[in-house]
Amino acid sequence: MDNSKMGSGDKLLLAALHLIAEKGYNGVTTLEIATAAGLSEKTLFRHFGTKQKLLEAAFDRYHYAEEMKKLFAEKLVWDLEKDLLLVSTTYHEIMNRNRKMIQISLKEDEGQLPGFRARTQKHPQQLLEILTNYFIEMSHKGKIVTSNPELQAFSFIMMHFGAFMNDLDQHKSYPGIGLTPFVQESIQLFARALRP
Amino acid sequence: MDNSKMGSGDKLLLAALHLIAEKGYNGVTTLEIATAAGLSEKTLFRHFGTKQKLLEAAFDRYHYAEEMKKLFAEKLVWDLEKDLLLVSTTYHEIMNRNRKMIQISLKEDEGQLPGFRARTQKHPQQLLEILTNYFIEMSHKGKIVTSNPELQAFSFIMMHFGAFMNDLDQHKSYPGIGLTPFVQESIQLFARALRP
DNA sequence: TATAAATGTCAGTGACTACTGACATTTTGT
DNA sequence: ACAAAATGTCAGTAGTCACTGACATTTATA
Repeated sequence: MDNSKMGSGDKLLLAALHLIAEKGYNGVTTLEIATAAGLSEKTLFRHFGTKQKLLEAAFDRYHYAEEMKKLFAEKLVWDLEKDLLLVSTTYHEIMNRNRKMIQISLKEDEGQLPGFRARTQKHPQQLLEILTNYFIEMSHKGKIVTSNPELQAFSFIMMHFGAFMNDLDQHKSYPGIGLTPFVQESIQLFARALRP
Repeated sequence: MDNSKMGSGDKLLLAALHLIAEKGYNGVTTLEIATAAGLSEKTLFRHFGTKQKLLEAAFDRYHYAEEMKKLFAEKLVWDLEKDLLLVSTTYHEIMNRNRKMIQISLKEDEGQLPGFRARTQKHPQQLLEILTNYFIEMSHKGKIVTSNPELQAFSFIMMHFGAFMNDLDQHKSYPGIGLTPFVQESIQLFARALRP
């Protein structure tokens, strides 16, 4: 979080990201963003031309787009509890890295951010495929019983998506429940539900 | 949805609700709202004075604040699958009734809507209590095994919260997965995980 | 039909805001 | 130390938007 040695462009992008995630695109002025970045408004426009292009640049710069598939192909060990832990933690890691992006795409409607939503939805979709196939494979190996692997994978993801959304921003509906014990519980639940 | 015989005030409130939920408070103009309601901008201001007060009035008018507790006290039959179905469907019903409200409180930051968020969070908190106590009671009756009832209740709710959020608006990350089969699956999962 | 209440029209005001140009100042690389 | 690049200052423009006042028109009601 040391801004001092960052380039002006990056300072502006970060400030824009934070402020827009917090107050929405229309809720922040270019002056606010520039001031938060410790720069003049003029510099903002010299770098990015328009407010729109600033947002787009921030998105391009700070959206983590690594492929999840490779990440799992090598790490799965075909032990249900270990693998579900890997999936959960990886999921929350990626979602947290993209936290600001997700906040923004939640607040703004599609018109203003072309292709924005498509990109924030890439990971969840990948994850569903991976987890579904994992359940099928585990079923073949006789390590779990599964009637509808896709729905079960979906349920698992929705659980963590819900928990992530609940954590997002300040508006926590359920204070006092930490993420780590929840992850543990979710895994135990599925382990028990799927045991042969 | 027949606007023709509604009073002007209600027409404006509904239009405001829809538009603000869609485009955010700062993304809609008072002229847009009035036009959508089939009325003049002047009428809007004559009724509500300011744009802020319009939003507040819309919130007061269309936020469903029934108590969940009574709703369940009478209906629970102490059969896990039946009761979980009741809980799920009731949850989705209430969330869907408050859909627009939830969309708005997601888009706007707390500063603009005092006490807004507190009210949208009332239901979820009530539900957690109810479900936790239900699990404890069911455990006493020997009908389920439960190690950590609050975390399990939380997990169940997060699952449905996630599914609801995923359904919200247009930005469905997982098309092709219906809500009803998901509800069924979620119940079966918990039934299997909690069976003695 | 007479009267009052609700709504419309229209022109306008003041505040805000994205964005620009001209010019001065600072920072950086060599 | 020098030139070039980056940044700041400041005044200003054009557009938008919440909100108002004066007056006309419609609608409801008795």
